Amino acid sequence: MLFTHMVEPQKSNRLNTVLKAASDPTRRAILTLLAQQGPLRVTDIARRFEMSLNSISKHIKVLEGSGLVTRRTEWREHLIEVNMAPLSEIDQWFAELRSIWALRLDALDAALKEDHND
Amino acid sequence: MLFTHMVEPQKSNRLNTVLKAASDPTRRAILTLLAQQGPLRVTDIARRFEMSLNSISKHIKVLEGSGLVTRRTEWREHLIEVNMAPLSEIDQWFAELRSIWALRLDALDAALKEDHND
DNA sequence: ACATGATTCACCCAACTGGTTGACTGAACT
DNA sequence: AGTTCAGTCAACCAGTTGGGTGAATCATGT
Repeated sequence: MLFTHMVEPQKSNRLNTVLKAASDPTRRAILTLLAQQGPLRVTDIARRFEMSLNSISKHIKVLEGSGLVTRRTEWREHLIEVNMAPLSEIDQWFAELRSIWALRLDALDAALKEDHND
Repeated sequence: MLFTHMVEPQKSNRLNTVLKAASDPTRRAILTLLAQQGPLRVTDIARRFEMSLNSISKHIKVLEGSGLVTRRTEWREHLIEVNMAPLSEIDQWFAELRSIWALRLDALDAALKEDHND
């Protein structure tokens, strides 16, 4: 059986965007900053980095696309807030992978015991 | 204070490589396959995908570089095995981020209560 | 009306990625 | 000696990514 397209596409896509978003150090730093400072404006975030405002704006859009961050536009200021929920999607995938792995080991163990009993 | 280069570089690099490695669907599928089937040869892995052996070989090298997979070269066959350990690095980062977030909320809560008591 | 401030949009560019093919190495079986 | 099998290396291509600049938008304050 081929492995490509074996997972439910929408779930896999969400995993993809979240992991991709999280796999950039600048974006992780933004998340940390937001976690400890609470909602911030784009400009305030950009000030913390030695990088152009525009680049930060782009990074924020990526984070927003992954759901790791939400935007509350109040008048002309965009308040950016961290959102931990999507992380659990990754947690879940890890758990799944680990359980698959553990299951195989259990089966192996059982087979060995069976063998020994013969 | 600027946020760039605020984290210990080697730890951040490991996080980077692990997250990057995990953020490709083909590579995640390889990990799942290995978790449920146990150690496999490169060719056996490649057979499961509609993709060239070379591409799979490259993906495996990326996974190997992140530590998510180890290689045991027996005679001319390379046995590839999944290794869950690096995942905990990501777990750890999640936990850290969540606790930073929770801490801020607690502080906020305390401040509100203090305010109320005045 | 006009300037200012906060953000995004539209490009541009260099670097990286994911995939391909073809040539290569090294061991094993005729 | 020649062939086959397992796998990597090297070069290449198209698409994406991370960064930058300058103009555009849009609401407020003067």
